[in-house]
Amino acid sequence: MEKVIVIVGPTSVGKTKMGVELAKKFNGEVISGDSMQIYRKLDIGTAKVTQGEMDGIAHHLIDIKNPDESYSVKEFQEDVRRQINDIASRNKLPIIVGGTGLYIKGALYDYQFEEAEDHVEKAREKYAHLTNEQLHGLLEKIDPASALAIHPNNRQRVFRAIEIFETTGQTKSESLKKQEHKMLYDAFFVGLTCPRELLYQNINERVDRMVAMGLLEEMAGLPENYKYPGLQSMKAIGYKELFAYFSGNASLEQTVELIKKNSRNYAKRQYTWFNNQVPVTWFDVDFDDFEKTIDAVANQVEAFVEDR
RNA sequence: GGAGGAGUAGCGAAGUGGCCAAACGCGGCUGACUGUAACUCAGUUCCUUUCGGUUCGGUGGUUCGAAUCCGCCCUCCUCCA
Repeated sequence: MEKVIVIVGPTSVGKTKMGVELAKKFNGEVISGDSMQIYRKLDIGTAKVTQGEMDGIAHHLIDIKNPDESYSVKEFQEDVRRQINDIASRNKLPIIVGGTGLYIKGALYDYQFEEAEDHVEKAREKYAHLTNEQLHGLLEKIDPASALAIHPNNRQRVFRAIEIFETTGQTKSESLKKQEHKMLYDAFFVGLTCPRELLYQNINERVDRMVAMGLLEEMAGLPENYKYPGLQSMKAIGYKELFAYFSGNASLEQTVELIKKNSRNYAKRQYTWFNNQVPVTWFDVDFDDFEKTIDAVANQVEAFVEDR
C-alpha cells in the first residue's frame, strides 16, 4: 500500500503551512483536499495557498475548475488517486492537505460511486412537488434501510438516495453493503488542533484580514456569469454571504459577522467529521512557536515513513 | 422632584393565577454524513447521572397554588421639571 500523509483539521489552524513544511522535510508534494480551492479566481475567500506560501513545493488539485463548473467527490477520488500514484512513482511522498472530510475519505477508502450523473437533475425535478414526508415515504418503499438512516427533513440526502436507485437500479444501502469500508492506502492522519476559543479568535481575525486584503473586490471583480448564488463555487463561505451585501440587503458589518459565524460553525463540523470518521492523530498547534509543532509532527511522520 | 414604561434562562423575546423549568428566535455545545460536503440534516442548552433541587430585579405579603395579584425597595428608559 502506498504511504500517504494526510493533514486535516478545522479551518485556520495552519494546515497549509504544515503541508509545505512536511513536504520540504520528507521530499513530498502536496495534494489539496479542499472542495473550494479547486476553483480559479476564488483566492482570498478560500484562503488559497499563495505562490509564496508554496515555497517551491508542488501543489496539486488547486485551480482546476472555473467557478461555473461543478465538481464532485467522485471526480476528486479519481483525481487524488491519480496524483498519489503519480507522485509515488516519482519516489516522492504524497501529502494530502485539506479540510473537506468527505472528499478525503472518499479518495482514500474504498468508496464506490456509480456512473450516471446526468439523470440527477431529472429525478430531482420529477419529485420536486413532494413534501419531505412524501419523499421520505417514497424512499422507504424502495430502500427501507436508507430511509431509516436518513432523517425525513434531510431532503437533499433523501433525494440522492432515491436518485441512486433510479439511475443505477441499485439502492444506496445495497451499494454500501458491497463495500468493505477499508482504507486503500497506508495513510497517516495528522490532525491539527487548538483550544476552541483560540481557534474562533483566529477565524475571526482571518476573516477581517480577508476583507482587508480585498475579499469584496475579488467577488465584485468576478465575471458576471460566475456571480450566481446557485453555483457550487458560490456556496463557499466568504462568497455566499456577499450576495445579500451587494444587493443592499445586509450591511457590511452584518455580512462580515455572518462570514465569521459560518466559518466557526464549519470548523466545528470539521472536528465532528475528523473525530469520528477517520483515525486521526491530533497535535496541539503552538501558534507562538510553530516550529515546535512542526517538529512534533515531523517526528511521528518520520517514524511512519521509515516503517516499511 | 413629578408622570409614564420596563426589568424573564448566555443574548433577544413570549408568557399576565394552576397545563411553567418557562413558547419562539439567536448564539453555544454534541452528533449524522458514500456524487451540492465551506453542503445538508438531527439532538441538546438552569443545576443534577436518577430521584430531585433552585429560578422569572430584591424583599415581604395575598392565595390550596404566583413569573403572573398587592406593598415596599433597587436598577434602567422616555417625557415633564
